Amino acid sequence: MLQTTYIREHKELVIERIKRRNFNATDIVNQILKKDDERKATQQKLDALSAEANVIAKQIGGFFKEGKQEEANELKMQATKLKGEIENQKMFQVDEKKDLDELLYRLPNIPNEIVPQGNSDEDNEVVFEEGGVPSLDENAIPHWELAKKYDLIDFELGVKITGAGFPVYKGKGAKLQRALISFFLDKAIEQGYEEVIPPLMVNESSGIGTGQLPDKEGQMYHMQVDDLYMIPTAEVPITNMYRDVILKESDFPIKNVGYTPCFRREAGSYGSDVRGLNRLHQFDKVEIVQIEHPNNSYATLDVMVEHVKGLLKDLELPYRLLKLCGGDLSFASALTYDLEVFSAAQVKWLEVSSVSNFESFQANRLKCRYKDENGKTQLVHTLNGSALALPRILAALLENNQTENGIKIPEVLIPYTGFDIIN
RNA sequence: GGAGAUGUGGCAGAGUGGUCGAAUGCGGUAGUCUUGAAAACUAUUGUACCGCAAGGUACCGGGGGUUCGAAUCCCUCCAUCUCCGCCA
Repeated sequence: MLQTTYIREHKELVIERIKRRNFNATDIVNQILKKDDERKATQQKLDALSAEANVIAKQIGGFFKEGKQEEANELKMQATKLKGEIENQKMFQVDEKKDLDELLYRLPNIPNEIVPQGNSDEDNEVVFEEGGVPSLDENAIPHWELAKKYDLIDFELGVKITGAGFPVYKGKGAKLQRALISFFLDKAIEQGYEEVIPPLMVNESSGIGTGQLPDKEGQMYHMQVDDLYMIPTAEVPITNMYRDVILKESDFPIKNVGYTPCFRREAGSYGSDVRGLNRLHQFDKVEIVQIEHPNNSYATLDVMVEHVKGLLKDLELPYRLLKLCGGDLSFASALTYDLEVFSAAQVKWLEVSSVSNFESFQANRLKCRYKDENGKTQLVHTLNGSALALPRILAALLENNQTENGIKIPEVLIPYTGFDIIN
């Protein structure tokens, strides 16, 4: 969420910039400022009353020591009266804080100045494209058929065990999956990321910390008995490692990489988008996360994008890089680049990575700060990106590399798979 | 799952109803001294909110309660440790 003081000081900019999301923030911003004024007034009243009560309480203590019962009792009556008022103000304060938070939760992040105006994914800007689109022969088939043909993934078996969207990877399919995970992790570690294996379930505070709660509750699997949520992405547990932490400037940059399965309910998804590996309830992903000094976060974003580009190049997949327009930008992001690979048999681009700078939007909720050179605490910038999401990579690999003799494994993966063809 | 113990500032560790945001030690920072360093000495050293400021308010695992007043008493949740049980 945005900081109230920032909104107050840059009201027009906030409203103007958020318009790029096709979101009119005028109302919310005004309500926020009004509610914050109320909150401040209450705070002042409460502080004054508390100060008074503290003085009286001390006086009573003094009187008791001196044995002046009567004076003490008289003051006690005053104090009791004050106490009532304090309770009232406290209740106001709690309500106002809650109202204010609810308003702040509804206000999306301010897009970076280079984010283009736009309504949907059709308005995203292609900034880079590499690798020729392969032309497959007319017998080429989509990955869900390839998976069946070579017995790599069993979707029906997953349905039996759990339900739709929980595939079973088998044999060379499983090995290939594991090879990709190891390859992605190794490449990130080469770049100085520290590997972590985080919990796959998180508590409510973590969900709030990275912004999945309270809004996107319906997208996560919720274990009600223990009040825990299955992670929709490793971003949640990894970023929350830095919740309520005050860093030193010398700690920057913090770089973590983690492989985890991800669990998403995907309520409301339908149609051909969900076919095969295109959209799953459980899928594997290697995630990179960086905590940066605000001055460096955009340079770091570029480095992260380059890292992901490198992975796709290594895998010899045709890809393109998109700068998301305001309408397609996620709620918490200030700037997001998507990477898509071309799936030759489906003849469409598949999103395989999303790399974002959240600036201080997440940090504000997380309370992740650092001490600047003046010893003042400031919010950090958080960034993350998929490097990479497995299923669609697998889909593209299977489809693009199919030949009469089988599916060719890219050079870089052979040391990990131990085979160079699936047939 | 059962029984018991514990939870205080970066760390260690006092504090069992009032003058405690909290002794003391270590650590950190700045300075004095020194050719330099160490030692010693001096000062400083949590977070958030309100306020132009002076200053005020809140926070002693989380939440709630008792009281004029809570780190201290009560309830509850969480975590850690010890013992027992179960178990990959």
